[in-house]
Amino acid sequence: MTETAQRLREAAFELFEQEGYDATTVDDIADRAGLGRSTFFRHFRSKEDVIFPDHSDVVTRVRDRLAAAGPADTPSAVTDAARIVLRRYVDEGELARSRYRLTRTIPLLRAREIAHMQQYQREFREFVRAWTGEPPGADLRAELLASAIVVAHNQVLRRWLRGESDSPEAELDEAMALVTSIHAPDAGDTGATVLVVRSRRDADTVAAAVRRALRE
Amino acid sequence: MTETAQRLREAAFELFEQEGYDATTVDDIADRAGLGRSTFFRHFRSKEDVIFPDHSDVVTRVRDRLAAAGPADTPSAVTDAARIVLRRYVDEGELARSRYRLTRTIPLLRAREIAHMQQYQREFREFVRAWTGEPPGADLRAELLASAIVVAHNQVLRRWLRGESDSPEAELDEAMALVTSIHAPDAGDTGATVLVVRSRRDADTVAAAVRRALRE
DNA sequence: CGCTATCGTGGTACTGAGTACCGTACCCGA
DNA sequence: TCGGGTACGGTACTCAGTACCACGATAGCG
Repeated sequence: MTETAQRLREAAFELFEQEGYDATTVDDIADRAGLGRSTFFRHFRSKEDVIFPDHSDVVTRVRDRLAAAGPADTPSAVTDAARIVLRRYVDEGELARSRYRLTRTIPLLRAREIAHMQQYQREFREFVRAWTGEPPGADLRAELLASAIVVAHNQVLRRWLRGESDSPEAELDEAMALVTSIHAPDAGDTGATVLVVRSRRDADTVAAAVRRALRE
Repeated sequence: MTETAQRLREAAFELFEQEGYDATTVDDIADRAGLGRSTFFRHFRSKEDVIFPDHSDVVTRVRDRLAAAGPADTPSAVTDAARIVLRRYVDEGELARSRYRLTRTIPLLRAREIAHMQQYQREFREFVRAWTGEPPGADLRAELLASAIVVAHNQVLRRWLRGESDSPEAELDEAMALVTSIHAPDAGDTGATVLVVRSRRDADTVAAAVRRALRE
C-alpha cells in the first residue's frame, strides 16, 4: 500500500461515512485526496476495491499453514489458519468496523464481502478434501466442515466488529472447538469413548449392559 | 413474468451464450428482442437481473413451510423447505443450467448468486434460532446448522446443474439426513443407540465388553 | 553535465449501465 | 367518441470504467 493509495483510501472512507456510498463519486474521492481521477483507477480497479483490502497474501498464508499441517494436528492447523484471517481484520481496527458499516447497508458490497470469504472457504475445503481423500463432487462432508469453519470465524468476527467482543481470539478458540467437536466427536474430550451400537433393545437396556460390562 | 419480459430474457441468454456476458450490451438484448432499451429497464432493474429469477415468492414459501412446522417434525420441515428451493431450479431446466455456466465464469454473477442463497440461509437461521431459543449474536449453533442446510442443498443442486445427478430429490434427502445426523445425532437412524462412555479403558476393550454384554 | 529511459501522474475522450422524463400508441370502460 | 390508464420508444443525462497520450521528476549512463 503506497502513500498515494493510502491517501485515496482515507478520503474514500471519510466521504462514504459522511455522504454515503452511492452519493460519493470517484471524482469526489480523487478531489478530496488532491489527486486526479486517473490516479484513483491506477491504484484501485474499481470504486468497490478501495473498500476491500488485498486478501491474496492472507489466502496464501492460510494455504501455507494448512499445507504445513501434519496428520496429527489437523484441528490446531485449522484454528491457526482461521486465526490468521481474524487477526487481519482485527489489526485493521476502526477501518474494518467502518467497512462493516458499509457492507451491512449496501447489498452490492455485502455480496463482494461474501465472495471474499468464499476464497477462504475454498482453501479449507481443499484441505479437508485432501485430508478425507474423497473425490470432488461427492464430498459433502468436506463442504460442510469447510463452511462450518468459515461460519464460525465470521460469527466471531462480526461480534468483534459490532464491539460485542473484547477477546475475539479466545472466542475463536471456543467456536472452533465447537465446530471440530460437531464434525469429529471422537477428537474432543480425551478419555471419552463414543460407541454407535445397532440393537433392537432400548437405550436403557444397552446402557445398563455396558455399565455392567465395564464393572467386570 | 409477462410475454415481453420473457422475450427479453430469452434474447439475453442467447446472446450471453454466444457472445459472452461482458460483450453483450443491453442495447443488443433489446434489439434482438425487437424492443427498446427503455423497455428492458422497465422489466429488469439491471443487466444482472435478467439472469436471476425472482426468488421472493420462493423465500416466502420456504418461510411459510418452516413456520408451519410443529415441534415434532423439525427435520422433515427443513427437508421440505430445502426441496422447495431445489425444485424451483430443477423446474427451470436448461435455463438454470445456462445460468450456472454464466455464474461459474463471471465472478460478479457468482457473488450475486451467493447473495441469493444467503436469503434462504437467513430463513433457516431464524427458524433454528426460534427452535433453540438462543439469543441472537451468541447462537453459533443456529448459524452452523442453517449454513449446513444451505451447503447441503447447494451441493445437490450443483451436481444436478452439472448433469451428474438424475434424482436430485433423493440426493437431497440423503444430504439432509447427513446434516441432521451431524447436528442432532440422537435424531437420525432409528434403532441405533449412541452411548457416550467415560472410561479409562481403551475403545477396543469397551467395544468388546459391549458386544459381550449384548449377547447375554 | 547532458541525454534518455522509466515511472507516477493528470487530462481527454470514449463505451456502456442505469436514471429521469416526456411523447405516443393502444386498449377499455363510460 | 371521449378521457384515462398502461406499456412502449426516444432523448438526454450521470457516472463507472477503459484507452491513450502528454508531462514532469528521477535515476542511470555516456
